[in-house]
Amino acid sequence: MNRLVVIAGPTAVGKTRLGIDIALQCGGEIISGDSMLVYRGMDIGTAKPSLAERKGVPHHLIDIIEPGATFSAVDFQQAAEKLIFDIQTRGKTPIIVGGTGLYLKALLEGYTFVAAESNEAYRNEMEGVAEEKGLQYLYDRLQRIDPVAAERIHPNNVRRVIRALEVAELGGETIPPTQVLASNQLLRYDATVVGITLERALLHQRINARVDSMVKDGVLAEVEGLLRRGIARDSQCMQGIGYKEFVAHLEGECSLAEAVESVKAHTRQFAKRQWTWFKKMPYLHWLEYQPDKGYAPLLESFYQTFAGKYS
RNA sequence: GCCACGGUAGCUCAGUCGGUAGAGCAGAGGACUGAAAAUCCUCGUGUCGACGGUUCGAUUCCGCCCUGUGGCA
Repeated sequence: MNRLVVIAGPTAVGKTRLGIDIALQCGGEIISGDSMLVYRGMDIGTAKPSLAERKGVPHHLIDIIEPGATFSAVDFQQAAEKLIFDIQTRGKTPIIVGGTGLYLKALLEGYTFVAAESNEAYRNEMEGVAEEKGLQYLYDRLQRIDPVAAERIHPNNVRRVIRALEVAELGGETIPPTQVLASNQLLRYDATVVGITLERALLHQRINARVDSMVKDGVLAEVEGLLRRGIARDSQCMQGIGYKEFVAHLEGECSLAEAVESVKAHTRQFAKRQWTWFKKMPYLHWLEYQPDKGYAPLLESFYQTFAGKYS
């Protein structure tokens, strides 16, 4: 049987460590399921595992594009599918470690995306239109051209209104309703999907500590370097938490302390959003990490879940 | 010591020409099919600094006190 392991969970719970330990024990390779680790040169702010931390375990989908480039759920899905096949063919176990809910669902549930590709020029143009004529204007336009999509999208949600328009006006398609698309089932792979979780207050402590050490480790210099290289402030990678806030500070819009606080708050909110994605995966087995009991029980309960699946 | 301006939701503040108050942020929950660490939705009762006075009624006016900031001494 072709094994596939997936480790999900909110940011800063310890996914990286578990993934590497499992890889070492079963001869696995890690595939990152994280939208920000793909960027080269964005290491500190993304808490990218260092080479030392990786302990020789091969990692994929990390450092694959330059900052400023774009990457999407579809890119992830295609790349990950190919990697899973390659790794399994070599007789090893692919281990997906990541916190990007859409990426994981798209891969595991085999999302079929519409053909219409993203078109940056179109998006920029529509953003301009939205600013000039208001969101309602774009929404009205969507209601005329694709009323079904309009019904599911909130008028204030510019991003999705524009994507729906892009699909309709450029691709001549419509995005099928979620009820039709979402199976919430492991249609594509027979995987062991595990989600690490942690008492909220403890996760918040870990987040705060992580952000503080990012500052000590020099995120500021990292962000400054990206800006100096001419990476635009509004580019996709600069929207990452730990980047946009420090850019604001470097541009003199807030103090360092304020930027740090806001990175912490945004990371907390992000963790909450991640939880809501994972709660919707019925096939996911939660592993509760209790720091006072140490790390070993976590590994232990993973193997129980894993054995239950494959024995 | 004097003068000025403040003291209102966890934080920053708005407001009530007297009828017990509302935004942003934070927090909680949720959505999500080619930007997803993005984007968006829902949820706001708090001795309106304390004590007195005027008033049918004060957070709002008056007095006094406490306290913060700035200025003058």
